[in-house]
Amino acid sequence: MNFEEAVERVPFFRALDAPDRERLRPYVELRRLPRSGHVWSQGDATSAFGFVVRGRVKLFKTSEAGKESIVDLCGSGALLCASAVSCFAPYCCSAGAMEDEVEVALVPRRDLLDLLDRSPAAGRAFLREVTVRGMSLCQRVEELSTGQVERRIATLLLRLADQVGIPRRGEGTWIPIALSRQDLADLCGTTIETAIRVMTHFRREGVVRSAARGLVVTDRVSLERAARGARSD
Amino acid sequence: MNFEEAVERVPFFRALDAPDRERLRPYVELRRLPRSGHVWSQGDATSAFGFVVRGRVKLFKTSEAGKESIVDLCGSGALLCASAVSCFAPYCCSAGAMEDEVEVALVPRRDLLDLLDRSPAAGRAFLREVTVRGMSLCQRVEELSTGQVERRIATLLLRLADQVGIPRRGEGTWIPIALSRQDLADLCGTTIETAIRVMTHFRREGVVRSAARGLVVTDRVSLERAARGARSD
DNA sequence: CGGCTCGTATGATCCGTATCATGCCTCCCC
DNA sequence: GGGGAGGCATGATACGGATCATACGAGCCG
Repeated sequence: MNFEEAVERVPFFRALDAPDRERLRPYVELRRLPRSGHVWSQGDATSAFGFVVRGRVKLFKTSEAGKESIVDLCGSGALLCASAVSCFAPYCCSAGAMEDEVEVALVPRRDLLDLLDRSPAAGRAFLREVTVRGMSLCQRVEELSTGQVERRIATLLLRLADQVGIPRRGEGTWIPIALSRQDLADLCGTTIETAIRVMTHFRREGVVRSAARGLVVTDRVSLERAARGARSD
Repeated sequence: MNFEEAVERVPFFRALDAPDRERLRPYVELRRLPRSGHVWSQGDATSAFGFVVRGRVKLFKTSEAGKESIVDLCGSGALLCASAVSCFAPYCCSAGAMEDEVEVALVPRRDLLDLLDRSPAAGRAFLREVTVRGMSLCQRVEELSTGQVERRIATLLLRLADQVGIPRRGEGTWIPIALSRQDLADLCGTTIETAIRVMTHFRREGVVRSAARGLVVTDRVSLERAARGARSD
């Protein structure tokens, strides 16, 4: 993976004009991570903005008791938790690779902020990335507020299907994210056992199916019903 | 309330240099709201950025079933839910006044974005506002993920005490936000009855006390214990 | 004034889910 | 090959919290 490929995959880089891009190039560090490798950890001092170039990264917080809460999932092109970097605050959450072959691009804070000062186009593009993240978080807050675990998981799966789902001829929508039951639990604020039970239930009802590198939503209507909180039987 | 007073109270306006401020002035609309008046509602088309000038505003989402989830609370100076405005998307949540005498400043999207294009200083200041909001949401996601209601409420009260608390000679920290039990429930993803029971419990233990326009945290140590999930007896 | 609404409060009951325990499978490595 | 780690699965049990019902005080208004 080189800088040119990163530009193709990261909307913010693409939005820069050629001179800006060339000015930024020498400062961009591309880093490859193994599964569950950390881009950074909660509490680290911030020094660089991160963009996902390839693969999927989870942003998560770990409580004192060791419980992990996944704040959000970031796919290729996404800006990672820029808030803390912009504010010169320590990282408010950890960022970890959810699969092998993950690559991220790191841009030192100073160099990126300088660019934003010089280029209004870059400013617009960056603002766009930050605010997309903001809307996503707003959504997450609501998802987590709605009572029942089954509803929360159904809502989550629907959102993922809409955001990153890939239609599969005749059998539904493939969510190409390798989510373990533990990940689902951490995303929905529940325990692994409950997440397993809900997924087992969904599987038996023919609503979702495990697949290589992810899940397939096979019965979207039932999933929507579950997300509204209706009994499925 | 006039534009000068708004400048004093809104950090973003303060961060502008005099010429920028004067250019913006004709476009800023100041609006006064009664208690539970809406700045805008979820789903409305976005046209303006909003800043809280005085009082407190809640950002909330309402589900189809009518359940309200409070996404965040915004005090004076705060930028309201700019993500949707920046993205030209409909408002992702409603914004409503939590008390009487609330005032907000509205700046049409076009005029503010033009300013950001022209002025790097304005860009930096705006980015700061947006990202502060982002960190707050990140925090909220974690708060909502941690099991027990008592913990969630304790964590919330601690955060509010830290963010907006005012020390009171010898009797603790005053949180000057008129939070009804229903608000607490909506903030923590629970029901009003449970919120009442938890608050009753805290009151009996001498941990918090209702006060005029808000709450007083009288035993911070116990509250911290509850936030860690420890039994209080 | 009586009637209304709204916020707070409390009890009874039932269901959902956390918790603990156990088992199976696959993959990996000594 | 045996042993260990990690992911998935399922059962039993106890408890937290949702739900429904009721009540009381304060403020408002025709």
